[in-house]
Amino acid sequence: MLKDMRLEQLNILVPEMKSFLSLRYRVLRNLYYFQPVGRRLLARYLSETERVLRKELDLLKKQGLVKVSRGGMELTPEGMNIVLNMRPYLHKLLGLTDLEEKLKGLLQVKEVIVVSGDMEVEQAVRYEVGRAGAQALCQSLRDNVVIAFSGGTTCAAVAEMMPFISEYKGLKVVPARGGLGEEIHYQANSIAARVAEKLHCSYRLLHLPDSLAEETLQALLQDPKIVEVLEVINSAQILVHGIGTAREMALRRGAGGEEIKNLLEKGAVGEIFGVFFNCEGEVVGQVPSLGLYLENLNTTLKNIIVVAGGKRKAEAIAAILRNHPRDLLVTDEGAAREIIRLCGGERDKEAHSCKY
Amino acid sequence: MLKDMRLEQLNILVPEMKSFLSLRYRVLRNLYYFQPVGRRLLARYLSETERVLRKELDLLKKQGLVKVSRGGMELTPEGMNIVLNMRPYLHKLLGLTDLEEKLKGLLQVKEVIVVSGDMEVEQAVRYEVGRAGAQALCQSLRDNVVIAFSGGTTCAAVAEMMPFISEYKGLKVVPARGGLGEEIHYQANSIAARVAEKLHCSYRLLHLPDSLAEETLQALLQDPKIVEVLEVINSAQILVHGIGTAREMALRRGAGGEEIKNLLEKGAVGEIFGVFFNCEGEVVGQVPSLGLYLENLNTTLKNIIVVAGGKRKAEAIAAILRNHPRDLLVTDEGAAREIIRLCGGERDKEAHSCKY
DNA sequence: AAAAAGCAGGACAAAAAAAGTCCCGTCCTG
DNA sequence: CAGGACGGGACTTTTTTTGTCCTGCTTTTT
Repeated sequence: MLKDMRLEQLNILVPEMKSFLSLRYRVLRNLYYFQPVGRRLLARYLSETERVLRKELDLLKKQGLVKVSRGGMELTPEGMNIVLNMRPYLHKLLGLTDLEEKLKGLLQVKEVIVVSGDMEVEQAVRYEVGRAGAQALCQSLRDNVVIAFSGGTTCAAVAEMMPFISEYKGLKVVPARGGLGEEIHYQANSIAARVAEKLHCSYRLLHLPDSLAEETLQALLQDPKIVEVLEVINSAQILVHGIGTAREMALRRGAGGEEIKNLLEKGAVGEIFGVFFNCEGEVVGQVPSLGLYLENLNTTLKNIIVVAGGKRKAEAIAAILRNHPRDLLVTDEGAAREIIRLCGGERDKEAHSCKY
Repeated sequence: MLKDMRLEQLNILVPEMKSFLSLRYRVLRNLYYFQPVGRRLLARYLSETERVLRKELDLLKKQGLVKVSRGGMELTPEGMNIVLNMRPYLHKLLGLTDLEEKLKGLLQVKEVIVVSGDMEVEQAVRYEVGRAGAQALCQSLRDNVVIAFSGGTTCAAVAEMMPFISEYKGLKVVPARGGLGEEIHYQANSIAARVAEKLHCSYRLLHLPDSLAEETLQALLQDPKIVEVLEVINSAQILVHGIGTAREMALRRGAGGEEIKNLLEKGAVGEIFGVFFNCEGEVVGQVPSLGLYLENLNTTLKNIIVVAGGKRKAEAIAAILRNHPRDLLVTDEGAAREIIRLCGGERDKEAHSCKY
């Protein structure tokens, strides 16, 4: 409490510190994920120009946090130490804790975790969101739990950042929905398999053709194997899902031009595993598929974790989470600030001008 | 401990913070002492150019710490709050605690307090040293204690910053030495009187002519009144004294050109109440006067507080305190860094380039 | 073994920020 | 009512930052 006041005073007296700090931490963070790496490539990762990055790197080298090696630049042990230990400190210093509180007030979520940066600007942020999501997931694991995963790059990041664990018995991982025409690596099936690998547990997959007509669907429901998998899916107690913007998802999931238009005209802004919502949180469309029943989100599921970030997704996140209760939202600063701007109406005076 | 590490990491990651922070705090601090005051005058107090000060003031205004009023600029309540509450925080942040530890190792002092800034550059620093000294003095007060004060601007600052107290009984304040030819306001006699006023206690003064021949001295020692005062002085348990550079003191105390040369040839670098020391801490000269016997510094005196600052005094402080034990040294950053540079031999890599 | 790609760091002009300097109209004080 | 100190505007000069391209080196790929 007292410490917070001091940090706040520091922020008042040296307001430029936030930009410096977040830029430099971003550099270190990217170095952490991609080392060894060169200046140019790093600049791309960070969406910064080569020159400003160079200045920062010179300073970080001078401070002994970064060293050059054959393949490019790397963190020194001190640099590594800072990346790993400073996170919670930055969290308060950059005002992320405040953002979390505001989001809790605006959305129907019990807990919120905001990661600094914007995954649209900086890839590493997706990893950080994934890391935070993975950590949260680990904490809610118990014996004999069924975990459902949706698809998407952010969920894939969660899977990737999961540690290897063999602490629990009887875990089972399943995809939340069948094939939805995404790239193989980001499909719910692949992700479920990857998570199961990390948890050393079993998994069930739901292999469906990409686009399903209504009649095919009915036919598939006759298949006892599929029905069995569906039963497992719908007995899940934990669900981890991402959120997509209606436009991008409709495109990616191969809906024809006509269909997209239709969806958007109905006011679709957000999507989760093939179901489209308008800004009131009402279902306005659905990709024909099989998997989790929406009703179960409020009944059998005990723990729903949402992972989604990036400024562009703010509207979608807000639309869905304002109307549908969730247990945890893991997002990034870009999305968080935009959500607050959209919902709050109150302008975010504190938003610092730097590019996260 | 953990918090310190975080601060250190912050310092590593944003090294320019120190300059920003100390400059801005200096501005606020001067505003605190001199408000309401204009930009030009303030620039003089801070030894900064008008333009840089203006930039800082604009920022501080934007941050709501400073407001303009008829007579110039003033602190807002928030600004006041920061000046008063941030001191201990800055202390760690600017590395003053480290300086204190180093000085303890280099000098024969039990405790050291280093105030940020340099009193040669910024007058307010003298007040801050005075404030710290006054606070320390207050803490060592007990009933029936005799306090001896030397002269000098810094001791005067201690007197000025003393709070009004009537908590103790039987206090008595005396000058450490008789008139040594300083300006009235900074004479030991005036200071003693002022302190007594603050402590609501009695005082005894030692009014002597400015320059004394040896024979006059002997004559004065026959005067029972003077002898009585001397006895009180030499029963003091607490002594607060400043330190002067040999050159300046010799000049100020009206020693003739020849005499000065003589003193300096003997290697005199420092002075305390009329006694000159070389860099080994040996007495090499003395202005004829009456007052505290040097031997008492090690016997009857329980608590000797030294207040002195400014880069130029570093040599004098080091010369005396390396060889004569003291209980507390209150100094400023300018002197502290210079002392470490002089004594340590090890270069002070950490010294930031800003003008304190 | 040759070629391609990625690397750090040098160089330099353009742009932006900071700093130095002078000025003006105003408000208070003596 | 005159003088001085006030904040703030304006302008030039200086310094710093930024964008961009190049060079020679090392590593990886072919």
